[in-house]
Amino acid sequence: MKVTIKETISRCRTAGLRRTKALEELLATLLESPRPMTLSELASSDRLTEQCDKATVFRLLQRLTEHGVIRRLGLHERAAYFTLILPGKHSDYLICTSCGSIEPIKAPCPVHQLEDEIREKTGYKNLYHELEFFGVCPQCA
Amino acid sequence: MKVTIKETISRCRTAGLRRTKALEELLATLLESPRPMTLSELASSDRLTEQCDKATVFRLLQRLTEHGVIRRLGLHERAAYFTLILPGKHSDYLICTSCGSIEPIKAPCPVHQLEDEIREKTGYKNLYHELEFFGVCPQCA
DNA sequence: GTAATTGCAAATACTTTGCCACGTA
DNA sequence: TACGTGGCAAAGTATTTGCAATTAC
Repeated sequence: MKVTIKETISRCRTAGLRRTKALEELLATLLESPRPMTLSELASSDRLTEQCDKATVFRLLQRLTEHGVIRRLGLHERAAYFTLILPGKHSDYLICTSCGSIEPIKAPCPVHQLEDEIREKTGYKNLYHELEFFGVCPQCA
Repeated sequence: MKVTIKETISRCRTAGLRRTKALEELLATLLESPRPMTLSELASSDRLTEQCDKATVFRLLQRLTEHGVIRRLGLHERAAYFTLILPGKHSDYLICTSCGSIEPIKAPCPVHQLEDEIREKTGYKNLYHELEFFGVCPQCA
């Protein structure tokens, strides 16, 4: 069953957000998108470009993220991280969304098999993955 | 067995890079770091802050990434992505590092069990994960 | 009516580039 | 010597905030 705009808006209302045109169009855009979108993409999308300012989209995204309606992928500390590639070694990370601490995960990575399948099925070259777990660490909680 | 600075430098030499003080200090810093570091962290780290300019660190990171000595995590298109959280649905992504295309992966996510283990063992709250596969898509290759 | 939301403009933050000097091979 | 590399300064791109005006409830 497909998630409707109506349902999604009502989740927002429950969270205490006001029902504005900008909110509706933003949610509709994200619902229709098969993939995650950036702030810029959203702000310049058909539905939103005429509708509202980029700052508004930014603040909406911010609020929706806080209320757990949407999720921000990839960049959590606004800067890219670099790590040495150690031959034969691979690390996944556990990151605290509150204090920003990052620690490598010791457990064996469960993704390699899927990675092999993807390599075969899609024909992508130089395939690798990133796996990050996010949550609030005991100190912050 | 621990990876040494010597080995790492020699990987760089093989890749055609020159052995400079800045390169050595950058590699040493990354080798000593238990976790990935940002450009700013690196540029202002003990070993590098006196050693060289931020632009130099940037260009070193760029070269090392091109030559496969280090990897850039998280932000690949320099902007954060947003996606709706659909209850009961979770998606992992396959991203082309060349053209930037993003597509959801249909296969079942192999990470949930590990996620449960981490939740129990570490006591992190609101745990979730992001899994992304990066590679060069057939069109770009 | 009141507090949340918005637009516009300006401020930050982080990244990236130009240009010339310098150092490694 | 030649070309990769470095420093400094400036430009580029994305995010974030201040404040007054507006709008949902």
